[in-house]
Amino acid sequence: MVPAPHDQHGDVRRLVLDAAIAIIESDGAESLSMREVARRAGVSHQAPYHYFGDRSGIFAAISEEGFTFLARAFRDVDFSNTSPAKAGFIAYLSFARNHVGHFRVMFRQDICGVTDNEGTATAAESAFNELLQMVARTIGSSVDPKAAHTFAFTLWSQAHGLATLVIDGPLPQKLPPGVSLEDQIDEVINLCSHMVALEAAEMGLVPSHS
Amino acid sequence: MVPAPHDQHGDVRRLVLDAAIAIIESDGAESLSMREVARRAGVSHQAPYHYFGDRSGIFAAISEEGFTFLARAFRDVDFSNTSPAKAGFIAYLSFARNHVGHFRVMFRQDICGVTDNEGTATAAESAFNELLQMVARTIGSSVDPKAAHTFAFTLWSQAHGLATLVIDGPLPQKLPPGVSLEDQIDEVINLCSHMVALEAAEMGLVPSHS
DNA sequence: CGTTGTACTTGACATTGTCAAGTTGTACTC
DNA sequence: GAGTACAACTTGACAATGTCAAGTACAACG
Repeated sequence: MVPAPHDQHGDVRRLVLDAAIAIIESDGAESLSMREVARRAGVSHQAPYHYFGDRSGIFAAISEEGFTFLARAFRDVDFSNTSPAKAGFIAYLSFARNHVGHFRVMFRQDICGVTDNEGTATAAESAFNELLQMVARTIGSSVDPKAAHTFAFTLWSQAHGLATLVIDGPLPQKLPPGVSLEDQIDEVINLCSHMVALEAAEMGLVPSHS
Repeated sequence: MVPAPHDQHGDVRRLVLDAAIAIIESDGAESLSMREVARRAGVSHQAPYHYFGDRSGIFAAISEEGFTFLARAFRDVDFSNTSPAKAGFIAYLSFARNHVGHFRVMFRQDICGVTDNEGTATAAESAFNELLQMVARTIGSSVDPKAAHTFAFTLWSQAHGLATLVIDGPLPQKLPPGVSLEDQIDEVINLCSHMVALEAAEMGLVPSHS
């Protein structure tokens, strides 16, 4: 095969990564083949190994990038128009839907191991810290850290469950007649946010909002 | 290879299925190899194909069994000591943890396609109906079906998110110091249940409970 | 000029999913 | 009871995959 001319350094790594993300997005993580990735990137079947070591290395790199994106998405949330919780739910879900390839990999300990890879671990850490800040906006920053953690896990669970059921799960197939997926998602997010607001109000820390 | 003597009809199908579930439980769904399954079941590498057609057929069968178990778990919930929502959360999570192999497959449209397989689809349907009944216990049966659906999806999202974050996700690695996984799970479930109870109470349909 | 390192490539091997074509036993008809 | 049909497998083959090993080309440095 004629080696393709690469404009700049690091080009191949990006090409490989993007090809992998595209494959995962369209066919799922199990369908990712190193050789197909290499083919799409226009390189030899061993080039990806040079950058990522092995198959799980590619997943780890995608995961790291995903957590970086997620942290940024949290950081860029505009809280001016809605409650922090609702804004967070919306941000999480649109992150997941806009980066399906990343999302499908990030939370899969079995294929990428967040803890195995240093970069992935710190990226995940910073995303989680952004989440904790969002929690502080919701229930105040004076509650004890354990309670804040529980609140964070709860919000995360809610958002994560919705996202996975929408993206890979059977939720889109189980819509009640006459309800669009988008409407259903909106309603679930509204209900979740409302529950969170009630809880926060009961904790006496935030005036009932939204 | 000497063919193993099988006691009764249908033996092999069960052996194959159990071997597959065990592999998925320990190594994840992507690590499932038809040949390894056959090897563990003590049959030729093509025997599984006789029963399941292809790799996705085995996932569909596991998924079907999983939804059947889930429906039964919902049906057997004891509502006498806790709120319906909390009992449901607990049931969902213990189902997921006791049947990790099934759980890892059931909600993965990409590898088994709930809608593709008739048996899987009806099993999933009956599990969802049990969920709707649980919702009726929580918010009453007089609310309009769309709202009930939204409530069901919301509860499902919450429980599902927690389960996936616990089983495959990074939650066990992110516990605050001095808190055990079990305690953390309990607290998240309590918080979720409490939010649901507040919501139900506000809907004016159920006296504030738990 | 020689060495070292990076960024790849080609080649090889065991393993995989799956198609095709047997083989064996049981059931059921004629 | 011979013949046929079908279920429940088996063995064999093939292309494709992940990955190890061993090149090759080329820049930077001494």
